[in-house]
Amino acid sequence: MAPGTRRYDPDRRQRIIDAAIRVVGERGIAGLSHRSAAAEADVPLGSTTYHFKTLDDLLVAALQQANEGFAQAVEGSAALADLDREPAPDGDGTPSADPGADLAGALARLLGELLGADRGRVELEYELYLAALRRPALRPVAAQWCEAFAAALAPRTDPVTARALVAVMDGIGLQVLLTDTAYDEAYAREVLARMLRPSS
Amino acid sequence: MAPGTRRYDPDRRQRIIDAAIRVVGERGIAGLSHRSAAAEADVPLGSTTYHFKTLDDLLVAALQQANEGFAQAVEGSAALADLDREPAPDGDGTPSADPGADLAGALARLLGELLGADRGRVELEYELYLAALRRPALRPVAAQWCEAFAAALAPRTDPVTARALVAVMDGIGLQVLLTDTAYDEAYAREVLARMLRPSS
Amino acid sequence: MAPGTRRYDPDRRQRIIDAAIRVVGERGIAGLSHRSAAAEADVPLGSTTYHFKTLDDLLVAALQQANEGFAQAVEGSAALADLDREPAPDGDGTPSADPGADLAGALARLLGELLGADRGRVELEYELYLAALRRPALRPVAAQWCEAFAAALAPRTDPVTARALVAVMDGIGLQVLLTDTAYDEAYAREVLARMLRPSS
Amino acid sequence: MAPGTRRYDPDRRQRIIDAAIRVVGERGIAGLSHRSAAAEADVPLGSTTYHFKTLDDLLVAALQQANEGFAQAVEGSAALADLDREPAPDGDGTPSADPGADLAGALARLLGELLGADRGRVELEYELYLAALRRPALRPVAAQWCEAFAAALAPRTDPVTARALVAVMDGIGLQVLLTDTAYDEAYAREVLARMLRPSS
DNA sequence: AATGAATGAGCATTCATTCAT
DNA sequence: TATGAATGAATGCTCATTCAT
Repeated sequence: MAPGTRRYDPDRRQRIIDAAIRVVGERGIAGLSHRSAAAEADVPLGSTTYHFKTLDDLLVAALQQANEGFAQAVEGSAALADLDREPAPDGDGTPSADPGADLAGALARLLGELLGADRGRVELEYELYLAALRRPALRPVAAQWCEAFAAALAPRTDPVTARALVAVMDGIGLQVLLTDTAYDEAYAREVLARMLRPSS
Repeated sequence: MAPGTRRYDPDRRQRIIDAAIRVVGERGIAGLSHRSAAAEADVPLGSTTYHFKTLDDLLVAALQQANEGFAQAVEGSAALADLDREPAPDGDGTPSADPGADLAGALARLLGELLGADRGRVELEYELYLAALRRPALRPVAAQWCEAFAAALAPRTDPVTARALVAVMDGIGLQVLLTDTAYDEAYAREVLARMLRPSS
Repeated sequence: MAPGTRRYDPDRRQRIIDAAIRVVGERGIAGLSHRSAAAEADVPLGSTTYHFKTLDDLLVAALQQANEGFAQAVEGSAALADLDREPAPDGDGTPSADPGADLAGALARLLGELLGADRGRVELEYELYLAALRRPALRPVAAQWCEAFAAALAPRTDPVTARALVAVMDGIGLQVLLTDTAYDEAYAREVLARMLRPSS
Repeated sequence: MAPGTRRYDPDRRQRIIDAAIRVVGERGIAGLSHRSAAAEADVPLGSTTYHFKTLDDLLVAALQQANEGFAQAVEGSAALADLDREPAPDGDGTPSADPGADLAGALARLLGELLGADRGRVELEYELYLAALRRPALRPVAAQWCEAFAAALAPRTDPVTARALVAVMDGIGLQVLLTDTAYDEAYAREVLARMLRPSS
């Protein structure tokens, strides 16, 4: 960037967010700084502090955007789409023998897609999500993520179960990421299926 | 501490680790530095770099020890102990109607204890996860914790279910911590109970 | 303030000055910036740089105005007003035994009022002194304040004594502010009274 | 300074203080920063933050040292020394007609010396002194200055008067510095003399 | 006339690590 | 063996000021 030049750069703000997400993806949240974001976005340092008063502001913006991307990935997932296309109850009125099992299978497939797609991507999402542990500013965004996901599942079961499914998927995903274990879709399907049966 | 005095302090190394755990518990991993640990342990800065050549050395030592402490807390938990003391099948030969429900209740209580006891403590544990996400060096520690927990549960169910229980507990705990929601023991009990019924 | 709206705000300049005075009162001269003034006045940053090309322009304007306010406070002070309303020489023609004592009392009360009224306000006045020490541009303002005060006192004594009274009041006020000592009105009265007696 | 070399430099701490005093003398307190002090002392930036955790610490150290220098100047002043050498009360028991006048003269001379000696020096002292207005950390040092000065005068009068004398000298000095007026020793002598006569 | 955006300089502070003692 | 001192890098952040709109 030529020094002294002032660039006309509308969506610079957006580009800084994108850069921040890239930095977090590559170096982790600990690697995100005004400076690293500025360098990645090829903007002067002052530009990042101008658009994001504090680093937390930038982090929140990044998490929010990552969230949206994730939500879209969920909504657009082939796995869930298949469910909807599922053959309607057959003529004789009997619903498919075990509709829960189908949802379990679909979610297991979805989880597999998410985990398998792009390791960096999923790590980024978990990291931003987990960062809320220590940064209260991120909690609302994390909570919103949970709720959005649960809300997407609720129509196919009940709200309580939906929340539990999210917890299970979070837990399984975490174990896969942290223990360097391959994702076992059958196992996930089984576990999710249990979740879908009332215990009483 | 009087300057210039050299203290006879045989377990200084251990005390530095303890201090580091306290610091991580209070300020997070990002808050751990040679300096913060030295201050917390009331030892000179040089002492921390002497005993732990790099900061990562200290971090790993601290997390390992925290892990052990956590494992002990689990093993020694009143909730699990009660289970063991559980009345044997009664005279008429009928086992308790639903032994799984009892385990679910015990685990729900255990989780409540862990979450309720000391916010800093439990945040510390979860932060171990977060850190392992980005630092492969910590993955073995994280994996070990998962396995230890699962192993503790396995005798009361089967290995696969045990692992699932851990995932569920992780997921629920995470949601509580990240969304500032109060822990709902009844909900957890219900969810865990479902986990304990075979889906077939 | 809705973005994009342009407010019809005729005395914005004045409002920025007022805000600047408030900022200096609360945070000191060092705390005055285009930004802090803009925030306090609830105007956009650009507005402050538009009305005051440099920060010094704003500072001088603010201090000048503060000075005027202070002068008015002195002139309108109940303490001095009482003096004027002072009962005329009593019937027997003897003036009050010691008119100087009365002036001393009035000034002591005035000083008490000034010091007690608003810490921020009085700190602001003294900070003008501090600043003038290093910024010759402010000296005239400081000098003007001294002279205005002395001029207000001169009619009740003589010019030389008036100047001395100002010095004494400055010195006492300074000690109160700098040493966190409570203002002792009786002490001030005594000291001022001595000032009012010719030494010869 | 050759990079990479580590200098053995005992009294570096002291040299930083000296440099800070020089910086304040030249550029005012506002011009003092870790960086400016480091540059003036020709030490790396980190060195100033090592020896003085915060900038206030450095400022306090500087003020303290300036104070000491000032106290020495007072104690060693020829003006006060003359007083001590003053002929003892003469044989017939009559003390000198007006001992107060002598003290007043001596103090006026002292003030003249202090003000006249080195403008930068005296500005520095006033600035550090006045800075206590906004920086509570400096208040104790400023208070100590007052007390030390008053204590030095007390033996020659009474404590209350001593304190008043300090106030008067402060006030006069301030006026001289701020209004660009020449110091008028006769005027000061007169004012101080009035201070030395009980008003009753 | 008014202002949002931009930018380079600067600041206090923290830090991991090294080294002389 | 300990440890105080040292140091260069980095960080978050604030700022005065300029400029395009």
